[in-house]
Amino acid sequence: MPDTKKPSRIQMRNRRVILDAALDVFSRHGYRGATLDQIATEAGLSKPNILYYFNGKEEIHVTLLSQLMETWLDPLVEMDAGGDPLDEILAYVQRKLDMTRDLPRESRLFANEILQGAPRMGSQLHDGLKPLFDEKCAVITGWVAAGKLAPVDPRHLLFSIWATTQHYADFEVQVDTLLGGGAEVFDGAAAHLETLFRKLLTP
Amino acid sequence: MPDTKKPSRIQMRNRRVILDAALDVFSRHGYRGATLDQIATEAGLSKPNILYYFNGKEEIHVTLLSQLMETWLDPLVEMDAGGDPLDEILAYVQRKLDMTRDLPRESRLFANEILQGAPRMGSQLHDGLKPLFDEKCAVITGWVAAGKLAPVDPRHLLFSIWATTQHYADFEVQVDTLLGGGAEVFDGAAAHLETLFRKLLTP
DNA sequence: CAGAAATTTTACCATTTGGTAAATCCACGA
DNA sequence: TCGTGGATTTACCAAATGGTAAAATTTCTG
Repeated sequence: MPDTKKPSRIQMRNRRVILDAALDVFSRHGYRGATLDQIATEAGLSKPNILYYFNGKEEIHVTLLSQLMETWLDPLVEMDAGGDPLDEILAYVQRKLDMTRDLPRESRLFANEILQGAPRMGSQLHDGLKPLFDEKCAVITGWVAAGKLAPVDPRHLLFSIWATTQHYADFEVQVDTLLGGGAEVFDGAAAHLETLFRKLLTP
Repeated sequence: MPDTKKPSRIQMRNRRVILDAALDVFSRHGYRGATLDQIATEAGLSKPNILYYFNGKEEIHVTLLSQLMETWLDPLVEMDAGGDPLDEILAYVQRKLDMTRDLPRESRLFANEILQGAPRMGSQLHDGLKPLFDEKCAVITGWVAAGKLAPVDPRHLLFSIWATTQHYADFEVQVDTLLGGGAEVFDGAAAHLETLFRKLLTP
């Protein structure tokens, strides 16, 4: 097990290479649809070599999901209870949309895992996401109570924000088929979502 | 091949049983994650028996996707260019949400397929969905031009409707974890989405 | 009921896949 | 430069999986 002490330079590099390849493969094919051979090929390493760095397919997947969780929650963590309510939420929508554009593989990895019932992630949802979710819901409820936002169910509001932003990564193929592809998709999406949530929340 | 002439009663029954079991398994585990043995067990038949009714795993999957396409487009087809714009769109949102509640397996089957890049569905997106999408976008554009709706990009509007409604099936595990489960989820969702899109679209 | 046709089971098979053991290679500090 | 521990490859394996052939059984029809 190379992870008992401090990792060498070569270990750092190969672990990163493997995780990057695995992210590609897992996000495209889901956990069971991904194979170690695919990951190995994409990483430019042999399969046994990969198993020298990770104890098995599942450990690679779990490692990716753990790392993802931090990145994923970050934009919501940054939502500041002391800021201007409408600005804070609209900025959050933009951060989330930026993440969808810049990290579509991560979005699809997450979507895949949730779709299959979160078999390797249930605890992280409960222990990592739920407390943050409850905290931010309370913040939004406070904003509504103070008359700074139009009345809204904060839980369904957050669901709507997640759904509308992640849609552009998770359903990318459909979006591209219907719009004809192109990078300007996200400009249109940004404008649309800003309007959508501004109109909903303006008191 | 039992599908050359008119199917017998026993064929009708078994094909239905198999497709129902396959929908369960494919929607939970994705195409590659599903196994014929699982489908066979769930259907109460033997694996070779299943292959007597379908020529292979892929044929079962494709059959499900084809059947799904009709069901899936139906709510949008019903949107009437001659009706009241706001009513028509809000009614469409409700129909879509009802479908998400009543057919969550179908929603997840579709999501799985799109997530993986629609490898067995690309043509149906292009030939089935796109024409309808373009047609309804034109209708909405007409409504906006006539001043019946607030200015909106019809394409992103439809994306938002799809994303927010299907979210409750595709991310069911997450929604249940965060809300504590319960059937009243959809009541809250219905109220929230009605408000969301009403505020967006009211001129 | 007899025989044909449809249906189901039994017994397989080839390939893929996650994983392992052991031999080999290689970088690097003494 | 030489030896040692980390890194990599080669050669496997057992289980799972999609699929098939053919025998056995059930169902339908005259």
